[in-house]
Amino acid sequence: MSASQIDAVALDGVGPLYDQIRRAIRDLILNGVWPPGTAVPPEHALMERLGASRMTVHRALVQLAREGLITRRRRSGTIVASPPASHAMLDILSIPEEVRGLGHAYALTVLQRRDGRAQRPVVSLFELGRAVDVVHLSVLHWADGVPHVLEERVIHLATVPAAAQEDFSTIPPGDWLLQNSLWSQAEHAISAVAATAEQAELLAIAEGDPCLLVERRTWNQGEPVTAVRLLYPGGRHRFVGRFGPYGKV
Amino acid sequence: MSASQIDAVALDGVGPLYDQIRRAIRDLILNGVWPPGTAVPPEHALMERLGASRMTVHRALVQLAREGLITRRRRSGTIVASPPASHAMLDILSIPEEVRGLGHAYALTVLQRRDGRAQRPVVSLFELGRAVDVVHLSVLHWADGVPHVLEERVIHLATVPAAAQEDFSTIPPGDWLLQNSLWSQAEHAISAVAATAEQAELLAIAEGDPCLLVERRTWNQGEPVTAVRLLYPGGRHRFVGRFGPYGKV
DNA sequence: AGCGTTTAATTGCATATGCAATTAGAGAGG
DNA sequence: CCTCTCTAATTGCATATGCAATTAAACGCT
Repeated sequence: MSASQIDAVALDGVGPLYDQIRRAIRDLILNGVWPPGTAVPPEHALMERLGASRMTVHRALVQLAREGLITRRRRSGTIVASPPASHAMLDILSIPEEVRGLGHAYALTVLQRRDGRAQRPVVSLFELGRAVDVVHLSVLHWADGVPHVLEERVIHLATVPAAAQEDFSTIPPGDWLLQNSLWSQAEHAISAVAATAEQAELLAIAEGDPCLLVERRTWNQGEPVTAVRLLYPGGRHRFVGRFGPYGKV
Repeated sequence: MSASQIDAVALDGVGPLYDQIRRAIRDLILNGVWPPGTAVPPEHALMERLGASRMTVHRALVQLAREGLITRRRRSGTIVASPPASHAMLDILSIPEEVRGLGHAYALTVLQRRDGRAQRPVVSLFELGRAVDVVHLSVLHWADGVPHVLEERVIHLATVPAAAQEDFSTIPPGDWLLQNSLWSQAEHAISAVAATAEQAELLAIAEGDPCLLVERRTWNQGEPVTAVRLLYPGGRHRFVGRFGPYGKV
């Protein structure tokens, strides 16, 4: 933990002290100032830096740990946690993991790739005012030789320039992005659509068959990162989640 | 708070004291022993009852408040919170609220009702070994005179006997159940299906059109409460949610 | 170098204390 | 009866203290 890192913790004077500390550290993590794996200063260091008692600092850190943002171990200290790769039904998830979790062998095919200026539909997708450079991919994911899901993806090169050098022949774009980009906000939408003739052929279903369409857009600090449409054959897939009255179980 | 209520708080000796207290009270709430609105004993009373310091009791209660299970107010005390009626995308939700939230007028039609022994498909739906008494309903929900969603529902009479006396002509079964039943666990599944001829006619779409099918099963303490299938015309509906890397935003 | 032992850094937990903020309800006064 | 004031019950917050548990790293021994 360098001096610059601990100096980044700044209180805003609003609300209870423990909550100021909690929010200060939370914001450093959420804004990527302290990326996953970063060592959080030990309690007594924060104590001195912030002029608070150890118990107050402790309270803030315990709460952050409960929220999953940090991991704490006695003696080793506190580090920024890695965001869980996949949550429940609708969070960011890895398609290879999803397929392997079902007990199938995973494979992928890059059907098409176009780099360059985004076309009009992509511009409106991200609600941009102008055309920008993107990578535009179509990928088919297979489970035991059966088409599993058809992915159409756009990656915003201004925020993820490294995407231009990656060919995505072994790692799908979703997984690659989890390792090579940061995101702070995402939006999902689920709907049901009929497969077009082209889609139906790729997914080995009939034209017009119902499909589950998952659309996801991701931003980092307000800048677009990626957008994806995942088309699942309706007959083969369902998303399941379990809940209790007060939230996820 | 009667003596019997405070005596219900029992520690199990496992793990930290504050967490024993937290779990003891949480379980009383989740098991319906302390229904929503019940006064939780004040910190002093729990202190004496449990032989813990006030700060330790406080810590447990603050955490429960953060989890949304209780509501605390100075001087007034602590009461068991009402479970939120609807969460995000996939939690239990009220269809009238959903429709009105979109700015439409809500109406419902009970298409069919059958009370009595559950048919075989219902038995397997709940994974029961035998036929049981149920209410079986088909309800169509309207938004501004346009079919919004088709609901098929089964209510388990052994756990919700009052359902036999309710005609569901003004309040939809989902909303009625939120007020007249307890549930401790639910399972959702989302898939895409093609509308059958009958469904298509009711929803004013074409046969074979893609629909979003939401299936939900609900239990209380392991006993089935209700199961429902909600069929949304695919072209008209999408479920949207927003997330950050560490969870819902 | 390799291996066991000790040390000490760090978090986890519980208690005690004191004061502040909120406000339901009691009491005073009309 | 009504209204205002005051009291006190209850939670909220912060600090100080002490000890326990974990374990990385230093140390010492062969």
